[in-house]
Amino acid sequence: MIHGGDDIPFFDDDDDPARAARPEASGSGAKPGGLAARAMAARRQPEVPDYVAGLNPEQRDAVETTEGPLLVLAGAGTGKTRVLTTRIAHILASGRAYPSQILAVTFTNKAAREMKERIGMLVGGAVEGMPWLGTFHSIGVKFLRRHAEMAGLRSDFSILDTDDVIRLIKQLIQAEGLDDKRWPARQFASMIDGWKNKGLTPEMIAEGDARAFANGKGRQLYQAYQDRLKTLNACDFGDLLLHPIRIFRENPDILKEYHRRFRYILVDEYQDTNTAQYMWLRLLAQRPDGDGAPINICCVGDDDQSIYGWRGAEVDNILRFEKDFRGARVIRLERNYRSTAHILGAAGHLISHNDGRLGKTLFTEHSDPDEAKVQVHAAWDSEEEARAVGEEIEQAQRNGENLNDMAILVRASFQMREFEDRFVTLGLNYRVIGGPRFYERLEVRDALAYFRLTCQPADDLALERIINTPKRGLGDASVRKVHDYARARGIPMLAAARELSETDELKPKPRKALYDVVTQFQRWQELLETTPHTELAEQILEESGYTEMWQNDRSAEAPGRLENLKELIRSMEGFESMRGFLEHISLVTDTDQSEDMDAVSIMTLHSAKGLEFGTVFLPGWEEGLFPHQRALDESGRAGLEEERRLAYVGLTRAKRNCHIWFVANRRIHGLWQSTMPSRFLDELPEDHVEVGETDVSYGGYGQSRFDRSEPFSNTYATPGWKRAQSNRSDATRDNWGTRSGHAVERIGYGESGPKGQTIDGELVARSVETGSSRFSVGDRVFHLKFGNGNIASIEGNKLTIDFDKAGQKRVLDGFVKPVDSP
DNA sequence: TGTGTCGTGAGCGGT
DNA sequence: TCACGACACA
Repeated sequence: MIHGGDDIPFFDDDDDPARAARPEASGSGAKPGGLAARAMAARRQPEVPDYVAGLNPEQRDAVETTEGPLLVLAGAGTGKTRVLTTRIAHILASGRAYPSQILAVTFTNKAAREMKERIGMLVGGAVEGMPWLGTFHSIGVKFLRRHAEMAGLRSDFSILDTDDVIRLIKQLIQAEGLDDKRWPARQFASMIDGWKNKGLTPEMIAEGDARAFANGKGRQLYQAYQDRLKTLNACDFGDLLLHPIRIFRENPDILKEYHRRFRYILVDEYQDTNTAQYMWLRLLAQRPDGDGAPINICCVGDDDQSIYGWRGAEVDNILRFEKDFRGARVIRLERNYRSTAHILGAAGHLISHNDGRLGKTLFTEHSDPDEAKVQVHAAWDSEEEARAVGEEIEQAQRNGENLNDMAILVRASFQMREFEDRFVTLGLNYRVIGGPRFYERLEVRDALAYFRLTCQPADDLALERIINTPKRGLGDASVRKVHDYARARGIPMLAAARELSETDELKPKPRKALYDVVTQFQRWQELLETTPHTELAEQILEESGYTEMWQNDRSAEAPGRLENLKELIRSMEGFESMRGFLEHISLVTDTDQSEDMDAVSIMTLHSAKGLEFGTVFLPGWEEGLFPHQRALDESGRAGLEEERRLAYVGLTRAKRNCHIWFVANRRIHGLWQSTMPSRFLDELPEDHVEVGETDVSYGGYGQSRFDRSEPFSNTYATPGWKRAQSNRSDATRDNWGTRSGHAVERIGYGESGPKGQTIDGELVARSVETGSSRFSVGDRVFHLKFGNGNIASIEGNKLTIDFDKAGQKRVLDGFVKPVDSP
């Protein structure tokens, strides 16, 4: 029997199905008015419960198919969350399980929060009784705190974030006597992350991988890292899944307890699961032979929206579901409640170019002849693109649309800047989603380090972070001494500092400083049990001189930092203890943006997943940017398909209007480069797309697009489209022409030039550029954007040109043509 | 301990 | 081009 702590409010010991089926008789402590009680009350109503009544037949099927493995393929905007939450409500209300017998996992805290709220709304009341609804990681922590000793940890272990991990690895690399520039800690951190995503411990990694890093010391270094974590009584994110997996494997009795506990398992966004998460789920879902009980696992996801392969997600998990779970049912939700038929038609046709899909076709029952088609626009360069989008937005605003209901979804974050600049000029409100995060700010991390060390005296990383912040005269030399002393004796640095401050190994000044800081931490640790945690937090920042440090700081950021510290303390109020708070923030990195202001959202396509907007702008549909060249280079065909799914995600965010843009010239890494329209544009069906004619003016001179008489034409035969097409054919000559867009071009992107390799193995490519010696200084050349000019200098294939009108620019030599000298 | 200079690298980023 | 980190130096 698993004895949870106080975190399981009720029914913790009630694992008997018979009792579960008639909880009224169980006499266990269902609180009157609690979730379970309400749910049970709902169960007694004979007719179709309200919560099922509003569902369409497929949704209802997904809700009511409670027994056995079930895959719900839920397309964009088909009511996925509704199905998940209603399903849980149904399981509860029909008395099939108690809240504590349902394991429901999501990827993000946001999704978990939303689910809790919505279940609460369905069954009426807070969902305190769902202790096992959370992210993979938060549930992993819960397992691990219970069985920490099985992983060689104490139950108060710390959870390190990426920054801590990199600092730690850097120390290890240096300790190995390796050059930390040749072997960057960041790179090794991401290698470890990759291994952990695949569920690989040091002894399991491939020989080649082990050799690839640190002069063949990869495995040794990974092992050293794990050992170090253990002495620090700490875990990284990967361990939160890996430790439980190992514990379950090595202790069948423990696993069995969880098998008995969890009657129903639900997984959200299954297409995003990585191998480790998959193993974790398999262990929990797969009861041992002979048990006979069905595996009640329900995974919800959409293979077409799998966009996190680069983070370790295995689309294959969802594609394989029916094989993995014998007798699995698959229910498709294809009835879309979000977008117009044109948007769905465009998105559906685009995604049909992918192989390896489970296959779904979204449709809507609400179609209106007035609905706008998806609009494709061309612009001369990114500046004009931003200007034109700004105008569209202002126009929509004049038509009564809310800025809150509009979004610009970019492929890469550098694209955002141009829009921001433009909107600042226009005085148009905007918000950037997914910028620097609250908990990653310097001052917040410093403050957290103080709190961490108070709660967990073995947290050396926290100590190293703040031992000399504010300045106490404890420089590198002193810290090194503490470090070495601690390592030599195998004790935490704080303890080492205490001992050192009592010897005369240090000079009087640092010794006194060390003594003072150690004594302070000792006091705070004692206060931990008696003082309210927000008060203590304030006291720590006050007494340590940390607040004062920023008060004395005259820099522009200082007031904001003090404000953030206040905000941090305020945010602690909702938690029971400092430990509870630390646990929360170590797992939560998202901060909700306020929606007080009416503003256009600017974000990446990745962060747009799950959101919807009335009008969506999708700029930058050019080869090299979208699909991104690196995705193609690194992952070939699979990379292209993931990019296409990303395009699909972008399109399906739109409810009513969707505007796609591509430009003829884009500045990348400071160099102007000609670009070709994205192959994805060719993959949009004509029936659902309109090509807008945009005036492509030279560098912003000449007419504006307001001068256009006919804004849109119904065909691909508009001048803008033709021009785009001819750009493409010029660039690729006879190599282009596969309508399905399988040829890869590297033209005008990156400096690598043609590599003669494609994602299909077809030969590609040639580049417009033909080597670096075609020109010489002084040559007269013509550039499409800047006009005529003379070459001032040449650096490889980069030319610095003094243009007659545009001034000096640096461009790639592929984009200029020689002109006969006058 | 802070500041200037050089070099490098530049896709998406949750837990 | 630009932004960040690492280093040298005062």
